[in-house]
Amino acid sequence: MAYLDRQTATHGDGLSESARSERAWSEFTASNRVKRLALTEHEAVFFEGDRAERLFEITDGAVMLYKLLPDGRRQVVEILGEGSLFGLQASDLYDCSAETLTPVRLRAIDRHDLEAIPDLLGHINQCLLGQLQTMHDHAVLLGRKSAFERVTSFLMRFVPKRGEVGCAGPAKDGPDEKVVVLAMTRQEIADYLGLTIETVSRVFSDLRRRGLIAAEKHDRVRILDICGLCKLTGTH
Amino acid sequence: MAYLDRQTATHGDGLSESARSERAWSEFTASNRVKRLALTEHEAVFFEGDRAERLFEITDGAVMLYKLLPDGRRQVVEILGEGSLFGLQASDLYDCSAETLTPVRLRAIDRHDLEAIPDLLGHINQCLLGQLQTMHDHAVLLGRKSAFERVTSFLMRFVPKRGEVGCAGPAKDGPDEKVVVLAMTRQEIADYLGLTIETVSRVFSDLRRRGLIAAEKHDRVRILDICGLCKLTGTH
DNA sequence: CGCGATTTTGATAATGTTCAACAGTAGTGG
DNA sequence: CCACTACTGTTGAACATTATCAAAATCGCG
Repeated sequence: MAYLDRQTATHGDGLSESARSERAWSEFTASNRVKRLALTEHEAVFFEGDRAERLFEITDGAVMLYKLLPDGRRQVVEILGEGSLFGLQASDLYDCSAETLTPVRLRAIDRHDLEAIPDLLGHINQCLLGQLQTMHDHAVLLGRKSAFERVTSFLMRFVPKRGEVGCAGPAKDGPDEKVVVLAMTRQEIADYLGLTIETVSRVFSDLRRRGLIAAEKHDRVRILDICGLCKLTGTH
Repeated sequence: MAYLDRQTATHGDGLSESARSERAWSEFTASNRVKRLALTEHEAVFFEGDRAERLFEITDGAVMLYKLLPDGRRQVVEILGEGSLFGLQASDLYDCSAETLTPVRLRAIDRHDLEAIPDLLGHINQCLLGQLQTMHDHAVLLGRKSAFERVTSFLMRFVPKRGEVGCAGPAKDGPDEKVVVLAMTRQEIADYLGLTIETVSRVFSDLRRRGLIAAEKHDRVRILDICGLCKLTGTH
């Protein structure tokens, strides 16, 4: 199952993105200009400022992109799951660093080889549009949402088909639950949400006290009332 | 002169973007499937949720994209200048609203006509990459910067060639000045920076007291010490 | 000049941060 | 298996920054 169901589900126009991607990459894979690599969790893929010679597609797992300020403040700018592209730049240097969150399998391709395969362009476009739209939502979160809304919005990311435009609501029968694997430390979550670890921790505790979530492990949460959580995101 | 020099200057790989754009649009313009429109300031181009049937390129002027939360909170997610594209969506609805900041000239094209002109794809890609990179920087601003850093970063956006990687520094002779036209109300600036109008106003006043800027008009500022301002952005 | 709108300034309140202590968890080695 | 350690996460109290509310000042314009 994809790390971020929502992320990969957003773009859709008839043909599924993964199918489009496969078709686009196929001739490439054959030409063995595509390198495959496997990384464990919390491994760096590249650093901000490195020469951007390759771009990557996530075959499996999750990757975060982050930027650092000179005094050490960090902002995680994107969290990417299966099917997402990263490392493609407008300039010739990476504008942010990339690090795995989980064990990850990647396909890498030299940026110069890109021009040879115009087929990929459409797929890349679709990917970038999805990422841009996600960034818009994230800007709203960072610029206008409270700590509570940020954390609950973050949790709702992991619940596919809920909190979207035409949300079906909870199933009539049975509880409105889901177990969610965050695969991120408190520090990473805080840096993604523009908060401190303490604030993130406090919100989690509060949600637990209110009976909206239950802790399975530190990075594993059981959401007990998806609808209730959704109402706290500020989006609805 | 472009509204946002920085914005349009970022992407560059040999051929200038405006030249690439011209070439890409040329056959299109001829086919008169391109509609041109001119708008005055503070006119809506489209609203979030409208069917995304057309995309736009800014020939001249500036446009902002924003999103609203149901309780009325607003986040301006992008500010776009000459040469920028907007209105292209992954899904079939606009994910945010678009409004002009200045008088604007646009080229509009039906999204279905896009597929007919693969030439445009490369240009669109380059545009999207630039926008995504700008969003990364903006996420850092929203997630990790203080009110002071946000406002000073905002002002530095309008000073081309300064505050970049290889900043030349001030010219040896003469003052390190520049008059900047914001073309935005305090409310718009606040909504872009994730602050309130009062906080924005206070920071401006403080910068004035410190002798870093001088007010020409409300939306017109003379930066008196570009280097000094740059040091307050948190980026350097 | 005078009206309405925007901006600025001031006082107070709220939210989130910081700093510090404590608790839980996993990993290591006797 | 348990004690020890290091790390991550939690909780509390004081503090800082920014928001909120209210009022005054300024600007644009007829």
